[in-house]
Amino acid sequence: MMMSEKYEESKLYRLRHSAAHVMAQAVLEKFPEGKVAIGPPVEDGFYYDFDLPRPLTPEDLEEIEARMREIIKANAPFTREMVSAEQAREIFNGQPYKLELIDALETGGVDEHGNPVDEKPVISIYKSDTFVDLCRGPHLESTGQINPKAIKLMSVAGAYWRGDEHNPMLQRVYGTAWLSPKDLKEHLWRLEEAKKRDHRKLGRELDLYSISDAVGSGLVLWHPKGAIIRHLAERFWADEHLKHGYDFVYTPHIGKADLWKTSGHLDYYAENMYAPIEIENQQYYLKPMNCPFHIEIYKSDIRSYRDLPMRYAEMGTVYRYERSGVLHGLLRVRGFTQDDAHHFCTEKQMPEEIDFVLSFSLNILRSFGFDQISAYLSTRPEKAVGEPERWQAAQTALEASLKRAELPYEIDEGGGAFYGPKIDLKIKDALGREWQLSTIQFDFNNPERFDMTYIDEDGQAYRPYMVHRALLGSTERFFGILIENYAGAFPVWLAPVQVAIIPIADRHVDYARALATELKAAGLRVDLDDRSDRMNAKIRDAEKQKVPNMLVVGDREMENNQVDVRRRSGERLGALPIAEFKALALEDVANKVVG
RNA sequence: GCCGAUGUAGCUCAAUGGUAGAGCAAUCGCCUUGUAAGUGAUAGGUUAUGGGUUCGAUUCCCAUCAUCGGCUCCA
Repeated sequence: MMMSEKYEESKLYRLRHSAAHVMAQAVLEKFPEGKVAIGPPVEDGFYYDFDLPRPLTPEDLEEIEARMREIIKANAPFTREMVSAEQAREIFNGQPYKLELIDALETGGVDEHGNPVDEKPVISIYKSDTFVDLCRGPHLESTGQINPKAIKLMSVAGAYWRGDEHNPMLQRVYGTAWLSPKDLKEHLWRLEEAKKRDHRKLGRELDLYSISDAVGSGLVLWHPKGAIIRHLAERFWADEHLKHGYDFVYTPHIGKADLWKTSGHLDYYAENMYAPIEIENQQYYLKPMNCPFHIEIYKSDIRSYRDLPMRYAEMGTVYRYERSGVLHGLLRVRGFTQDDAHHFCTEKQMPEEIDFVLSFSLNILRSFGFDQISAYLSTRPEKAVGEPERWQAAQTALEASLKRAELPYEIDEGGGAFYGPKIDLKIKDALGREWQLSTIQFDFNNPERFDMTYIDEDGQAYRPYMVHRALLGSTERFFGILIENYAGAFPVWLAPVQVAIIPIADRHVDYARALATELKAAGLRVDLDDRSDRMNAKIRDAEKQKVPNMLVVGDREMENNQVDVRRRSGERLGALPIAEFKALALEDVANKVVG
């Protein structure tokens, strides 16, 4: 559906906007005393917010959807009218949310959705059938242009008026709308597919991890099969870091209140931190970030320009208080391990250091099978610490690296943190969904706060540049994304079980056992299914567990010292000598083959 | 945290104001099998937790906890 045309100018956008109006009419007919708020198109559909006397039920949605089809059938034209603020107030008398929007429109500076705009907008209304809405448009010519078989109401959820949690909670009805029934069907199929890949479902089915009530919300228990994947990923991660000039450090999980005072966390981040632990009249906090510890290591000695650049890396486990409603499987948790690193360098080294860290990041991401990578460059916000020249130098270096890496990127003007500009890397998964993984951030704040220095050639102390980066983000979140991307069918190098050996009858078990020993000795992770079940059942189980290779062994294989290879794709490689299969499997592992 | 929904066996789900049932999984047999489910039996539950209404609650009500869909938040 993605075309060069801007979404806001597309027919699909107008269609969805119009569908939102049709829905609002249907809802108001059912609840004449209901208040309407706003109803824009969104990705994949539209929504409309209402203030209604009672919560909507799924049955209500069906009824509303049926009524929408009737309104569409009536083929009422959409007509636009310009009105004065006074006229608008009269029309929307009794609709407090609309009146609030009219006031805002009159004052100028925001559009009908409350978003800031430059020019003072004119006030327009759209009418269709019995429904009138304060609306900038555009819309279709008439309701009949909506295909009644290409719309569907999806869900109802709470949403704050104008997105502010201090405002009343409204009921938001989500719908999806498409140009054709086929498009709708495809969209619903994608939703189904996403459901099948949900890491929470697969996490249970493949026995990868769990989250136990007894332990606590947002605290992940890694089961053996999840843990081996994490271990392999971390081992690869560690090897690459050692090869590329990183030093490993290990730091504790708690630190004294003064440390967090110095770093500024207690002033700016306290609401995300766990409550302090008091011991011997000292308060200690669980760490929400690793930086202060790495900085203390830096400061444990006088640093010379000859020592720089320094790269401290750590799989650092941090704890952050997340509000209960935002937790989500592995993707949003309260305790997680960051693949963290801090670079310290001189001004001169800085551009090269950025170049290095970006290309290093890309290599790591690609090794995990993520080839579609794009970037966001976030620049200096209004309120910021650090000298403007440093900001400029850092931004220039970041952008130059992006260009050299030939990465598609967008600039988020003013989107940087107050302490420094950054690059965020996003990957696209197998379903085309985007996930932000890596972040490379300058920090002009902590070097000041901790008074970090290095001695340069001239014998003077200078402030080092500090770059904070995480490539995978957090192991928990990254794991969740990996699960969804591969739908649980991990590349062979990461698969918890790489080979399932399936003897056909009990008399083949000894042969199978010897085979297992041989393959394990070669470094493969092997599971021997010696249950007295039928071969078909064993294959089914191995398939469901997404084991990449299944080796069926019976009389024929025993006779010839062979294995009959079946891939989880269903592909049959037929009977191969053991050595040949072994070489094949090891090659797949070494090449990090996906499939 | 807020709005709404949900919470029954390891998993997926039934059922009822009179103390719960299936399929899969598990366990024990029988079968000895050629590329996605052979077959029989057994065991498994303080119906999330705590209160309340009732002669009686798993069912109705309240609170708490957790999960799900959103909102807000996500250095």
